Amino acid sequence: MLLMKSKYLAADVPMFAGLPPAVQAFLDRALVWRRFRAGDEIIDRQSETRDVFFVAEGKVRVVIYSVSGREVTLDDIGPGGHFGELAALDGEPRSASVMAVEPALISSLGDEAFRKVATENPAMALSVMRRLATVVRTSSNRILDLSTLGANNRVHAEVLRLARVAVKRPDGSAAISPIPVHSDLASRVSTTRETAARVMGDLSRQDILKREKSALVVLDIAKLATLVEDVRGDF
Amino acid sequence: MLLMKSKYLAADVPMFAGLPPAVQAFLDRALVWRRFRAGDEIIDRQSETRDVFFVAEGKVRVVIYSVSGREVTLDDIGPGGHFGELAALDGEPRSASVMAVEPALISSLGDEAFRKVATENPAMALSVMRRLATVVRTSSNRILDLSTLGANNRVHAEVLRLARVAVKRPDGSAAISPIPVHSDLASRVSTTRETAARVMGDLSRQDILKREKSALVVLDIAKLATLVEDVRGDF
DNA sequence: TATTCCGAGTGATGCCGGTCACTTTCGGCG
DNA sequence: CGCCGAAAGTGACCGGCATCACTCGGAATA
Repeated sequence: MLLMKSKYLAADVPMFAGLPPAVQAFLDRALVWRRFRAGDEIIDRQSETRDVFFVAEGKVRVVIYSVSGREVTLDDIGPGGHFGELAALDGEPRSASVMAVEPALISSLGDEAFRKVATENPAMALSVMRRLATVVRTSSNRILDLSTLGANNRVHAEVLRLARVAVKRPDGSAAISPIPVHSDLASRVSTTRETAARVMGDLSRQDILKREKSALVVLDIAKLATLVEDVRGDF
Repeated sequence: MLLMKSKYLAADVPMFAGLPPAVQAFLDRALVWRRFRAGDEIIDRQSETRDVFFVAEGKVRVVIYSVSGREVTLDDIGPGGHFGELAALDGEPRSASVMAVEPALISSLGDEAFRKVATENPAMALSVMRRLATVVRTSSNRILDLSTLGANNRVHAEVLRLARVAVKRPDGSAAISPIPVHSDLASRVSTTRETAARVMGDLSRQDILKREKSALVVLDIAKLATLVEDVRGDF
């Protein structure tokens, strides 16, 4: 949570990297850098702030809580990503809360400065739009999953997603590391910890999955894929 | 489906209205105007087109189909709205299908032209971003609903949403017109026609709702709101 | 006016998965 | 090395709601 001005610069933020020097200089004056510890809250839902945040190091999580206590994870954002644009763009209250899940170094920018920079620099405008576009795509897919898949198939789908981006081993299996905590998994596909655990157990018993010391190994990605596609059906 | 060039101009599209004359002239050359009949498909999911569409008249519906036959409605777009930006921005395939639900007059723009206009004109950039921002907000809310509410509460929530934008009558009730078809309602909140019908029946029996000749009248908006909030709990 | 369709309304059935309530395992840490 | 809290694993229960299978009304069409 300590301030460390003028140690980090706008050029360190990927999204700003290609901007004209004059704009970067402007940003260097406007950006505020902060460190957060794991667990710290960065944005509180319903708060009236409008700043935009850029993740330089670490990882943050976007969540919505329902008062019934349920926690719905919307997204995880790592280095190079940004969040908080919605409120800055439309002036509405925050739509979700954001917390650091790892120690994080983050810079923030006031909404006016953000709108100015984002609309007056074509390259920047395009990356903001692209980012929003992928968020929309992700959300639509999730809505589709929630609408058409049962809870355990959603867990299948999520493990499959993790496997696809994980490091592949020579034998074709994928090592997911660190091992995702069941309750996080559950929150990401809107089900319960128990259901996630049961599904993972089933997958082990079918030799699709193996839990190792510090990695979750998907032994048979193809078979896992069929489990999902048999129900989803399409494409 | 008839072409009628040079009858409609860029200035007729709200999003282009404030642009410099030179840009509008450019757009007048680039825009292609078309009419669609109700039921016509405008974008097919998975197709490789990248154009952006602007609705001048009529209404279109954004849907995703699962091969199990289930139809998930993502959004309805009316005059002044646009769609198809995702593919134009990120070059990925279409994420959803779009069809006209009313006879519609629509102009389309190639992806390159769109990116050029949208990034080089600050006002345009801002409205594209704003539009994307509201789509993200809507999607997040829907994910939250799907994750925390039961099927009948989702129907309650949807009727409430409709009531809030409907014309209010002197006695405080809201007249929703035209009467939404149950299966459309169901598709918008990801449930079945039968469930929607049962919930609507219950609401009538509780005197919260009344079906008139050509409007659905919500007699007690407050009571309906409590039905939703009792479960959603929050704020 | 008879015919056809599409939307609405409803009962019966079955099962998925959320909830509760434990036990077991694991990874630090004093 | 044993303690403790967090995560994982599992069984039992049962309620919500999707599914199936009809009937009914009303509006358009022949």
